[in-house]
Amino acid sequence: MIEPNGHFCNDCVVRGAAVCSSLNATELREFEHLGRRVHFDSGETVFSEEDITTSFYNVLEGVMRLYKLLPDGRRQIVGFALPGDFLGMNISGRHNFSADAIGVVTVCQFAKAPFNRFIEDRPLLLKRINELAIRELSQARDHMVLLGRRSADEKVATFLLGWRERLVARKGLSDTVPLPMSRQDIADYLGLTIETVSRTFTKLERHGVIEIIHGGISLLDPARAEAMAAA
Amino acid sequence: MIEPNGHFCNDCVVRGAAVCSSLNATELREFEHLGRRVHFDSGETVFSEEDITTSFYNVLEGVMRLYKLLPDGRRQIVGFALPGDFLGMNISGRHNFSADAIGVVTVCQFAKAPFNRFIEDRPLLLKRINELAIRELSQARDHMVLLGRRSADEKVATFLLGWRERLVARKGLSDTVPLPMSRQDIADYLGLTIETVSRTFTKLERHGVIEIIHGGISLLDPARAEAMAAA
DNA sequence: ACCCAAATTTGATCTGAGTCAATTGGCTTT
DNA sequence: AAAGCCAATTGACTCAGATCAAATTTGGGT
Repeated sequence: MIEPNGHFCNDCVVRGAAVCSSLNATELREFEHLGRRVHFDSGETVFSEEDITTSFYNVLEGVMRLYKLLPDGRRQIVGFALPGDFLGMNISGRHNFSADAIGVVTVCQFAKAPFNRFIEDRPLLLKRINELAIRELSQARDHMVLLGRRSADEKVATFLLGWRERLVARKGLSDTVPLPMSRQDIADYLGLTIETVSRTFTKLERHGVIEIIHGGISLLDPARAEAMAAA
Repeated sequence: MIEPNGHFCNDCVVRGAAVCSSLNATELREFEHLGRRVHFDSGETVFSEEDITTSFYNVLEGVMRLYKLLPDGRRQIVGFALPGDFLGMNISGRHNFSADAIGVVTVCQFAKAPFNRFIEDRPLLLKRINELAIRELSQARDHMVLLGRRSADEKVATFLLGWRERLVARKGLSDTVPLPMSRQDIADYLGLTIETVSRTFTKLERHGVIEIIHGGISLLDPARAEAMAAA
């Protein structure tokens, strides 16, 4: 669902953190016309793997799950996108993962061709996009280590601390960690089953490391969580 | 070990495939002075995780393993680098993985500062670097699916086919697949143990899918390998 | 060609996480 | 407030892959 363009980049919640932080006031005014705000309801798919890429997306509000499916239905969540994240870049001309809204999401959508044309003579914007890609690549490698070499306990503890850490940048540090995604989402992100995630949460709670609360957890003993995560 | 600069980009084996493919003849002549060829013997470390980044590297010859270690010594290989691959980009100013030579390796080494200065006013080079990063990101996501959601049999079959595929681009299609890396390297790449990798190789051979030969395998039944990989 | 050290394979056993199967708990609808 | 529904939890059992322990093969150096 597209809303009429009654928005301005200057008021944008992610201005400064996002891809557009590399633009000056003049450029921003031109850039403004390229993007339009689009809302998605909980569970809606923003784009699917193998779809031809027609747009890029800048997340403004909400959380998205980014995932790949195997032919038999097994799912691997390759990341969660938060406000400021930029989605849709690829070489093949097709998306290489799918993206769903977890809860209500607002994105700034850019048609591919005009966006690419805009980049053409803005090396600073390209540089910014490159930085974001390199940062993501580093995160992807960290996640490979988690998937390939960590135990279930370590995976869950690492996830909770990492998720909290990501929220710090946007909402400030807090021991209350909202988890908008389902247990199944967490399992598919960590390469575990839903039962193992649930059992591990319960175990962490029994040991006084976390308290399971509605819609998230409360981190009671960050030090012990760190110890579990580090191995 | 550094050799005196008796080389020219125009003769370079990876010219065309590598990062420098985006440069014209004039630029290339200037670029030439930035890089120097460096050789590494088998097993030598080119750079280590957490080292401050002082150089970027363009692989010219040989194979490298790129890996991360956990404090207790567990290792995850995040990729193998082949000629044409560009290494060393990061945001933090420190390498986020280590890189060793597997067999003899030649790289084209660029000091970070002059390279970054050279990029500054060459948006096409930046664009090329960005493309490489985005391609790697896509590969990283594919590998996450493998690590998180595939069985040992699928992992090994997928690895053999994927490795063969990468060699196609450089050496042409062949059913003889050289495997310069050790079984331990393969295990650490696939999130398995060396024993499981070895058993799976043996199993594939027993089923007539591959033949284990000196320094690699021969792919006897690509179709069946594909079937195993796809699940 | 021979020796030693390392890499690989093979075998036996164990276990962490998966699978299968109920419950339980929270929300929404009526 | 009862019923229905889906997500999450819990329990019992299984199994794929890990671990532990030998062989066996390979390769490099003399």
